[in-house]
Amino acid sequence: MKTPTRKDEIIKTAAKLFKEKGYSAMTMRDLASEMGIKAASLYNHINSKQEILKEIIISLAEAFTKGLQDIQKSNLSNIEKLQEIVKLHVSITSQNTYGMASLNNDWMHLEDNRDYYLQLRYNYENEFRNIIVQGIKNNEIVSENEDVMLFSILSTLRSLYLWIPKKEDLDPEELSRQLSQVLINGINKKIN
Amino acid sequence: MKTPTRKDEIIKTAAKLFKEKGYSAMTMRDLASEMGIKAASLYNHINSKQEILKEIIISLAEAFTKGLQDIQKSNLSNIEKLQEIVKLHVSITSQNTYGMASLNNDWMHLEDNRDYYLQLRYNYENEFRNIIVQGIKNNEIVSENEDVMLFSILSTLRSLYLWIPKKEDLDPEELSRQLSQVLINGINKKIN
DNA sequence: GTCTATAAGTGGATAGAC
DNA sequence: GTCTATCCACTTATAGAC
Repeated sequence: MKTPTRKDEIIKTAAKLFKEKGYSAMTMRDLASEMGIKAASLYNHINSKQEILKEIIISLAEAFTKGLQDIQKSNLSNIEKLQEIVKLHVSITSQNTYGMASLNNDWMHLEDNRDYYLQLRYNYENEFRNIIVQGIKNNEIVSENEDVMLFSILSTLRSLYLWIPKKEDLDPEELSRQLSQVLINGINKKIN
Repeated sequence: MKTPTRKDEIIKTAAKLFKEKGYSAMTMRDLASEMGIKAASLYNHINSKQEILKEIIISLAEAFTKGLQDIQKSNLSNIEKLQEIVKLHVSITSQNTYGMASLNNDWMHLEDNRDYYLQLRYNYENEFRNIIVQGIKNNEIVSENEDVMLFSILSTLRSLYLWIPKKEDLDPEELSRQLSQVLINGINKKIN
């Protein structure tokens, strides 16, 4: 836990404002004002507004890629892998709800790193889909359309940043358990 | 089916660009260029950029409110009501994927109508939660945390606009059935 | 590390001709 | 209904003093 640099503080504050207004609507004056300094002073620590966005998004995207790779290396069943993916999203999102807003909503404003981000996201979705496909083959998962299942689970996990801040009383372990229960076993009482 | 006015065409084109770049990043010059005219000419048909956003978002928010009220008036079981809500989202989103992007991502840029929008959304979520709570009481729905179930289903439905355009081959009826299956019954094969 | 001053460009919107 | 010309507030970013 090294003490955060001024640059770290700027990025953290920017992420908060990006969540509230989006990348384009947040001005460097807004950011400076929130930091208690003038806009020009920001440039002693960062090179551009674009650099801030890149730092926020790429570090998160790489964390998800790394997390999924670790899960793939395990010997878990496919259902258990999905449970680990839920934990991964809850964990990363709990630590950085502001940054997750940018990852979801502002990636299209990336300039130099847009293609790299899209590649990471594309690969992530493919790895995720593979787990579902293998689960179907293995008779662990119902044989519905795999894209509908992928989309459904991933949409919920990607939206966590909107919801976690409102539930500060809930600990990540318990939230992960409940989410896995709902996403994997459904809400229908029927036979259970 | 009345023929669309020039104003309708402008709003439709704006919604498309709002989806690509967001409200703040889309300029009136972008919009005019996409329409094949000059920016100044837009103002012969609309009063402001803000008015365009309001028309897109408020009409959609009111359509959801109306749709849910109709479902509430029915004598369906709570599980069946959830299935109808899935159909409602698939139906509205299929007809206006561009507008749904603004509803989800640009509502914070509403000026005069922001509070009205938030009220509609708040009421919608409460009605939705009530159906889940009644379902739990009636032994139709598992007794997990109702907010986790609400959040999970609603996140998926609100993200449909990102996904429906990529699946033009799938008809709304079939998509609704598959979504209901996944969201309500889960993906776990277990006892089934 | 923060400031003032300012450059250089872009934004939404209006006036008035055709 | 669309155009050209224009207003002016606001944007990111830099230069140089303290």
